[in-house]
Amino acid sequence: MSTPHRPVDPRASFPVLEEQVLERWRERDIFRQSIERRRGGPRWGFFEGPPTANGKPGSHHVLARVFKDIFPRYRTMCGYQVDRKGGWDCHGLPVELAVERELGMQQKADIERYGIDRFNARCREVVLSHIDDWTRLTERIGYWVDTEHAYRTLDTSYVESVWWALKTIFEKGLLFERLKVVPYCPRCGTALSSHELGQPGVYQDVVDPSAFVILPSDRGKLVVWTTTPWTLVSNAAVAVDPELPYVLTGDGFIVAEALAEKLFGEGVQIAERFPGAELVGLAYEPPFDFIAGSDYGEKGHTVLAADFVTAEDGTGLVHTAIAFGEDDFRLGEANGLRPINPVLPDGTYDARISTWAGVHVKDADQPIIEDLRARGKLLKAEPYEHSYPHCWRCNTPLLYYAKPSWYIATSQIKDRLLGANEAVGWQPPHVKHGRFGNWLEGNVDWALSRERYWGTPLPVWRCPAGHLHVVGSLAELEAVSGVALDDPHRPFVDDVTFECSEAGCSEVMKRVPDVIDVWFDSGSMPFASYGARPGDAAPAMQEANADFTAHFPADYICEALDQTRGWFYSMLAVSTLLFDQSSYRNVVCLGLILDETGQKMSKSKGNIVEPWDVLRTYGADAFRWYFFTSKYPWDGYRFSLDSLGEAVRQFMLQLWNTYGFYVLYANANGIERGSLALDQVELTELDRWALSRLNATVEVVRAGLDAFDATGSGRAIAEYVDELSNWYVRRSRRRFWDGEPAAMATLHHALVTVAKLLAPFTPFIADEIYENLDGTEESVHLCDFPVAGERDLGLEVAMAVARETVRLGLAARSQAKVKLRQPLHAAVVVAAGAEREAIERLADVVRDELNVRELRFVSEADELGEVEVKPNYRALGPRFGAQMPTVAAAVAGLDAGRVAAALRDGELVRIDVAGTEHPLGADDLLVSMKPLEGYQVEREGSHAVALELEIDDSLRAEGWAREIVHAVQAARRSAGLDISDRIALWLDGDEQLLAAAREHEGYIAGEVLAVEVSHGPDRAEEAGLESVTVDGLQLRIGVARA
RNA sequence: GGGCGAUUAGCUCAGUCGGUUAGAGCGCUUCUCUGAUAAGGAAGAGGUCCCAGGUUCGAAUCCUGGAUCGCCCA
Repeated sequence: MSTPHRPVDPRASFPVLEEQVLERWRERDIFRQSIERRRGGPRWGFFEGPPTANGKPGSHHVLARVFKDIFPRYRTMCGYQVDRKGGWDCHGLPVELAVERELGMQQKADIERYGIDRFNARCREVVLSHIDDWTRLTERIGYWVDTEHAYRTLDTSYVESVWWALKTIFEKGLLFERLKVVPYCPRCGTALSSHELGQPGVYQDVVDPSAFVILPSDRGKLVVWTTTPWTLVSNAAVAVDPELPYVLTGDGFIVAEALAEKLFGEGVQIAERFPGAELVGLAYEPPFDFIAGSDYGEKGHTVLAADFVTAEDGTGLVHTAIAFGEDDFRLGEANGLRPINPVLPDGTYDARISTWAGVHVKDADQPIIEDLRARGKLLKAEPYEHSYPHCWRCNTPLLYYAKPSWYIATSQIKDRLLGANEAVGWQPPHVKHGRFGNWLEGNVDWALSRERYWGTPLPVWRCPAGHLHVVGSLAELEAVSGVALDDPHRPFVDDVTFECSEAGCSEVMKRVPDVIDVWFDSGSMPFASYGARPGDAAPAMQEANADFTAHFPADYICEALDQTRGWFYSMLAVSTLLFDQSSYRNVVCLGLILDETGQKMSKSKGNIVEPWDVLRTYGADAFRWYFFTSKYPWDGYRFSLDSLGEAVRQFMLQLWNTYGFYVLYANANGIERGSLALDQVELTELDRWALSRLNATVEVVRAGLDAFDATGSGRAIAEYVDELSNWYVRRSRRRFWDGEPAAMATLHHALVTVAKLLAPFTPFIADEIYENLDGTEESVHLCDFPVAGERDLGLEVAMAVARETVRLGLAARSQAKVKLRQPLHAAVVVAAGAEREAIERLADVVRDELNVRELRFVSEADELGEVEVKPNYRALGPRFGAQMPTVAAAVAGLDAGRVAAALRDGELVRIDVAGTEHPLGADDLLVSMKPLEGYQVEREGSHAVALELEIDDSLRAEGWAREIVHAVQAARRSAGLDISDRIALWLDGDEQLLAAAREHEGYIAGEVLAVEVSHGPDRAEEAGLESVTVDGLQLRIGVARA
């Protein structure tokens, strides 16, 4: 392909450009092609964690989506087939809550009155409407994922796969029903999920009556403390910490030792002291006798050992009511105590609590306290302020309350979960055995069921005799019931009943009305996204099952850190339950996005950064680049539009200008796309350096992306672009003016390679650059990822030394206040051995940069000034240990000049430490230098550059000539001339300046493209006129297009 | 209350195996360079490396305790 390059607008708008690139991708169908091209290559798997399509996407979603994008793009360019199926999480409470609000519903019963069918239809509508927003954003940020064939958790095939999974788990004996303590709203008649507890305003600081209750026993009077006196009527046991010391007071009370003084005052008498273990098994007299101890079980109304007891507040003895607390319930379970719940669903006591039957439990707190006081069972009662949850709908205080719930016995496969996790690579690594590993260690059974409407229905049917039938597909349901359903959701599925098939039972089986936890939905995506039911050999299932097999497990998933207990867990758990392995091999955890002051972004604070604002202002590449390179993503971000602008200025504009520079001179010199080949030009040292550094960059970028480190890779690219722009191009300008092939070919190759390296990071600008510079493929995203070529390490090191020399030289100039345009005779460089060779090799570059005629070398710093000698702690520390201070003192006492000379000659220096002589070699001492009079010296460590500051007439004239060139260039620019316009130049003014101009006329004319130079007052009126001062001397300049 | 992470210049962040003078970018001041640049270069100002102990010849770095912030859980 051989066509001119499109001119590059240095002020191009990236957002506008990106829209054009997007259009090109659409026209050429690049995303699909990028995958098709790699068909047959090794697979590299990615699973999309489905976002909840509830509400519009925010900046944190952009973060997750660009990280989901970058590694699949990279792997694709490396030759892998990376299928990327999008997905949407459609079910769940957040959707229901939004619809409830929209419809103005006050309580759960309103939904049933409204009709579950209409309610669920509305939920479906709401979810589907948000998916459009998500799809638009997904495309705009350049996240390549197949949204056309995206899976949706509400689809029938998806639900059926989930049913298959539950049936399989049931058949393994791991699905069961039991009581669970849940926060329950007695007014709404429903349990609340943890999500509902997270709603704003749920936790409120309230004052409740707390009671210290006396429970007599053979050992003494146990004192228990509770903040929920209404639960005392169903006291079943008392919990103690067996390790904790307890005391029996002189008055016969038993409490934790640590709390005795707080409860009874400083003068309390201690009669006996013993560990909690001695109390375990002790029977006591319960506060009320509505329910007999034996009703709870053998250990009813006895003291039990527990791990949740503390001596922080209360008494160290904890009142336990099995049905009314999570800890209580677990303790009861461990000790074989039955949860007896004397509270009706409406929040009142049942007939068993004869005294208060029909009274709402919260209204019973005070009467119960009074009753205890009257019977002498109350030590004291006092108000207690604490944070307590309330129903988000009706503001009723919630009760913790045992209700039947369906579980998956994940605790039985805990070891398998831990084993599966061992095989997973975590980024950042500490999550694996930290947050996630600890969470697995403490695994409890998965509470699966929800008493809700918009979700995957629990496929469990039960007959009055308690027989169960778990249905694994709609076909199976039809087979047993004769009912063919299209939509597996409630309420349709609720109406399906069938006869129990259990031998001797012919009762009617009805569905358990619950739906399931949405996390089980999304955790099932590895197979459900294809509608697969692995192991189901039905011919209709073959394709879906093959799809599943081909894509399982994923090599990579990525979500925010809050998914450790969410999707990361449900993916691991579902997959381990069904297939005994993790469904992902690598996972990247992203941190949170905070605003610029470090506050969490929230709508109520108004500190949200809207993704579309960012995209309109800076574009998607800038957004992506910021996320990839500003920080390691798991540390979280302090995000603002300003911080993003910095990323644009620093990196993207620099790249864009370098690219624009190339195109400018390629076009000016008639160099067309595809006409340059590196192997047909004669490369200079600088060219070979640029290419070697490029190869080094390719190595770093590949290694980083292989290890899921986008940050290090991106920063390496930025560093290279900076070197390319601020060193390679700057040093090579003249070669570009002439369109020198080697320079053009080198920069071309470097830019095209950078475009390929950048393709996964900033896919838009990368494609734009590639398209205009090369365009062999229809898009950079169809190219192979660069492979590192050979490096010239010697040259890379040499250049680093040369650049350091230049840096020191420029600093010396700046210190001496000698302008760079003023040439100097010589720079004296301190360097020896390899360093000196390196600088000599690149002497032209150094001379030119420092504007000196000559480069001289001295091999040791002492030739330029006094030296200092310091101990090298790194070498001497291990050798001398505690004697180091003495060593340092001995070194300080040495004659630095002689030491330097001796070391240079390879001799050893001897020091005396505590009467023993020790030889020190060159590695043991650091020789540095002090500045010398007469030269302007800049030094750093053993390295130094000195400038000869004397300026003679010849140097001065040359300096003036350069000043004149500078002034003429400014005049050209202000006259609006094009960089390639030839001019007629006219000069007048101070005779000394004119003399210098005449002396260097050839140089000046060449630099400013003058075809004609004249002096004197003749042509004053015809040209663009400028008047300037050079070294206090007057000069007038006229330029005109020749 | 428990677990995990963070804390370095005004701001955003680096800081390798513990090595004695802790860096960069942005912003500020001064100078400079410019035939691509909104860029680049030089100098200057700017630090209780969160605090306190400990280990060590030597600690931003390792250990312990604490503070603050964030996340997750209870």
